[in-house]
Amino acid sequence: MKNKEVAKLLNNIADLLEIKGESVFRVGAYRSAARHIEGLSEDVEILARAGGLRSIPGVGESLVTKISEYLETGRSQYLEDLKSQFPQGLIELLQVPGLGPKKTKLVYEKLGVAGIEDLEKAVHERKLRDLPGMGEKTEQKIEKELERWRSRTRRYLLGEALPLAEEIADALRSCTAVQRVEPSGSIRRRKETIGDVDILASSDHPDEVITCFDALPLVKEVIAKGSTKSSVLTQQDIQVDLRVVKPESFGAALQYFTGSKEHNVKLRELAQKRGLKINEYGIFDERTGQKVGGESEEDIYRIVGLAYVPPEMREDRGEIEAAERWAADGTVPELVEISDIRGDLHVHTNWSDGLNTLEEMAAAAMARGYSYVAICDHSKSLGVAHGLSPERVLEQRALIDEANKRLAPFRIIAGIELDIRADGTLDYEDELLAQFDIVTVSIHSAMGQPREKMTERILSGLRNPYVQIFNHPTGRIIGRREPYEVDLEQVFSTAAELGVAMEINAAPDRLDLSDLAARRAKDYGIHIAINTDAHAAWHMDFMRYGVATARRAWLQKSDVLNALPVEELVQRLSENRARRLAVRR
DNA sequence: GCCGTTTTCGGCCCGACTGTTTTCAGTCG
Repeated sequence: MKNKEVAKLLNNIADLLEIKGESVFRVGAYRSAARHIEGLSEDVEILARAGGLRSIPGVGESLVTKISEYLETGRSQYLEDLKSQFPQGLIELLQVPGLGPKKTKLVYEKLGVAGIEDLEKAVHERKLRDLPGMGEKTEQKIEKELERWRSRTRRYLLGEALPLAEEIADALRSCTAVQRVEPSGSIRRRKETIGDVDILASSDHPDEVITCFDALPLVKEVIAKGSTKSSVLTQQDIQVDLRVVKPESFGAALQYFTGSKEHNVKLRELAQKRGLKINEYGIFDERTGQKVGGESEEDIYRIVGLAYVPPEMREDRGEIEAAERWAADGTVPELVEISDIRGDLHVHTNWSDGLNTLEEMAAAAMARGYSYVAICDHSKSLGVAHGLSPERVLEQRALIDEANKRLAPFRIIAGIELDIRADGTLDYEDELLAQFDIVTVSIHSAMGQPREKMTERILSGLRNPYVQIFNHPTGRIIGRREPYEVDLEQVFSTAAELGVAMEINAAPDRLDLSDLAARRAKDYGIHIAINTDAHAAWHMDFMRYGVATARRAWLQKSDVLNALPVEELVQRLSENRARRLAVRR
């Protein structure tokens, strides 16, 4: 899958064209195509072979040629030519806040600044302030940004940023001038990583809200403040932006500040076609200039003629077009919600590398309103995690049976997280696997295998008739470990055929499958299990991040395996097993 | 560079803020 690579190619071209001073629309065309290709659920290479590049929105004749050239030869003459005109470091300079294409070009041409280090030197020597259009303030701002740029390369996990945003929102609600507060931006869309935290508030006295915000104990430093907005750094150096609007504009502002930018652009274009104008203050009739809505977010979508689009879908991945159809035929799909989840199908206990006992994990599941939990400890080959020998796992099984007698109607499902070994064989014999209510499989070793070997390894694991769920299918750890090389399309198509479910692992640093991959899995008709992989009771709270990812993948309740009531779940699992065993005989 | 129930040419989302200017360009979200 070279989608990311192609997107990067186009973005690189866009960066250089920008510095070159090309039309913003031409630059925008490259970026728009890049975004669409990155968001594509199918493989761009396969699409290219089928002659279907033209069908990608934003890709016209010229880009088809450039993309095809890149896919065939691994390079682009056009990009090479551009690169030869400018030093590589200029692209890096664009990343510094406050430095756009124009200023980057300026410092390059006037001062020979060709990268971050040159820029630091020029700032240090106070050379920037004498350039046309720049001054002392600009130089100081860049100096400060450079310092921050050095330390701030990482994005934060949703699992870190969302609790922080909620804490701040709660704190602001106790400020008397505040009417409403909502986290907005990418947090509200539940993106897997977050650059900075955006909070929206409504009030008739914005200045009081700003004062209240700047005085919060978790604020370390106020970076910028105006009459309706303020940016601060928290003690952990996360940037938080607060924006305060009038109550009558709250809905429009919430829509606007939730984004994504691409979603909003598309929404506004559509509005414009219908004689309407949307901004953060409301929605207006373009002819009369009269405001026709804006107090609630629902207003905006309804007046433009769309069904309401949940924040998690707002990524310009076809949701606007879909919302148009939904509004027309009244069939708005309801995305899965946390309240739909009936149990967690992947948790650990202290029998392997978990912290809590079996009973404690069951109690934690009950406390969350679940009617079942599947205990899936590690199998024997995962030595580092005290993987269970066949004898021990049978011992645990007996204990589970006993506990179930006491806990009914709550149900502990006896499961296992079984390693698919490097050669594609499974860690237990079939006779043992037959003892489990649910068998889930994972890759925990030899993650560097080449793509074909890894794919074949996974497929052979999935083909075992006892296997029901494939855990964290790509093995990524956000920010730390890339997904292993695997042909997901083949995995999905085999899984669909066999009736094996895929996991969305809800651990905030995994979220694996990702939103895009899960949406692709749904296209194949695959069931998704949203599991926390809890190694401690409190980890079961990660479920919300898994559900968020599922919603970003457009999943509905009916797509989610653990939204089933316990009887239906157990029946489905045993029917699937029986069917597959029958085929094998 | 893309795109089209107003267009195959002439558009392309919208507003705020900052710093530099003296009416605006650049940047950002």
